[in-house]
Amino acid sequence: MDAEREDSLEESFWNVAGRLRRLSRQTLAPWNISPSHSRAVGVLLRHGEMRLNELSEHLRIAARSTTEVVDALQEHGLVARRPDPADRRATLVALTEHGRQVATAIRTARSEQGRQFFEVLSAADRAELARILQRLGA
Amino acid sequence: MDAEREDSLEESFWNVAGRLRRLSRQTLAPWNISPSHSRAVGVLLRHGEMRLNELSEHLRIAARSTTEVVDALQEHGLVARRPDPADRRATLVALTEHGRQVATAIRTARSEQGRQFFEVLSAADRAELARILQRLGA
DNA sequence: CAGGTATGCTGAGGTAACCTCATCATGAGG
DNA sequence: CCTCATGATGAGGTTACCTCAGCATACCTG
Repeated sequence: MDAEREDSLEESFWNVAGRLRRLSRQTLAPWNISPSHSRAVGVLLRHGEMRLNELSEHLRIAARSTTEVVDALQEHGLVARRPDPADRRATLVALTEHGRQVATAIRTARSEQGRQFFEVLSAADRAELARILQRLGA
Repeated sequence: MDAEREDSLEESFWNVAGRLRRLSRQTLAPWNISPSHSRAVGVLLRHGEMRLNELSEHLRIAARSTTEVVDALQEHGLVARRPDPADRRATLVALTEHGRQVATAIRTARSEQGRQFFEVLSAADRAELARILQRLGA
């Protein structure tokens, strides 16, 4: 029932990652959207309309997989495709008005969720953690 | 091509998690074993023979899924099943001799990999990180 | 000790989130 | 033009999970 004893840094890290992942799942529940779809709308909210290709790079997934993600989001009315006027091979994706609202709400909820999760730390510890993670993420 | 700009703690955290995950994949490559299978042999190395049931709890997955993991490990000759003498419904799983060797080698490699990953930090920062992660993992 | 309930495993079948490879249209350079 | 590169997608596969049913065995209770 309980988790493994964690001793190494890496194990502690994955332990925290698991807690954070479960929390995120709960946060997303009200919108009935999967983590991977939420990542996609997040990118579109941040960067605006872009080619599928470009979206793949932001999400670090294969172009073919991006097609599927966009298909699903389109079915849910969150995004719309249109041909790229500058290149007739390419397709642009953008959030619909509904998609923009959902994406904004999710961003707010997730940011609040993150705030709460890290609230058990002192401000100093949060700063330390941010600094250390920056270093490890390079 | 590059990742998203990370600003919040949570985003930095996932960024590091991604790097660590990619590194782990490389570390496991020589044994041609999947992450989930490696977790299972890790548990068996640590705790020894146990019921499938118990293994499920350690891995935090459904019992049915454990059956599949054990099937695969058995096909690869890494584990063996035997009936539980104390309960004829239950089945015990244990590492084979080969499995024990592989599990040990993997543990060593992963520990070395973790050491290298966190080596960019000073000893003091590693201690800080360990302390903070403990706190977040509670 | 019969009768019902709980437990341990597994068959059947499903899902999410990825992947590669092949194909087709279009674009760009020599 | 002709070749090669690029953008999207169809077809089909993989990993790592899941639930639900069913069967055998164990345990409890009257």
